[in-house]
Amino acid sequence: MHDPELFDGVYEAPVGWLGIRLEGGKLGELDWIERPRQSLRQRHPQSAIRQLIRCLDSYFTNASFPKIPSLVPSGTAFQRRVWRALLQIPCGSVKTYGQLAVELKTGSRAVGQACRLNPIAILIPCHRVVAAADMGGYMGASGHLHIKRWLLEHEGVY
DNA sequence: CGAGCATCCTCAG
DNA sequence: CTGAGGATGCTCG
Repeated sequence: MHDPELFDGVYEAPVGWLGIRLEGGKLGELDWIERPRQSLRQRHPQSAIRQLIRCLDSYFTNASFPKIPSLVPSGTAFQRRVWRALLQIPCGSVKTYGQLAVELKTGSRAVGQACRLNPIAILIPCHRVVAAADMGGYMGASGHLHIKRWLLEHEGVY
């Protein structure tokens, strides 16, 4: 986990807290963090943060996004290709690492690696990628799988 | 190069 | 059913 002081905001979700980091007025990072170390509400949050909060509110109540805010392009060309494919997975459905590997003409472990490096949780729905036999991993190994399970159940998978 | 990964498949027991 | 082991593509040092 990164230095919490660098977050521009914190969002309280039903399953945990999301650290928000902006870059140049756009969303650069959205990561699960252990606990909030800043006030959840800022006096005059930037418009990017307000838009993001609306978006997350909608997701956690309706399980749907109104629209995805603009993101800062980061990662290698390959990683962006994987992340772009993740954005195509509709709410409520999942794909396996292997399926994506075939579509992108690469290997399943490479897909998993790109998922692990996803800088923007929820909005780039890496939680909709599961393994062929089980649910796969989340945030590194398997310590935070309850979050992935919660998100998938919230979206009606299973 | 070589090692490390959020995998997958096959093949023994 | 379970576990071991090889194949696999990408990234970082």
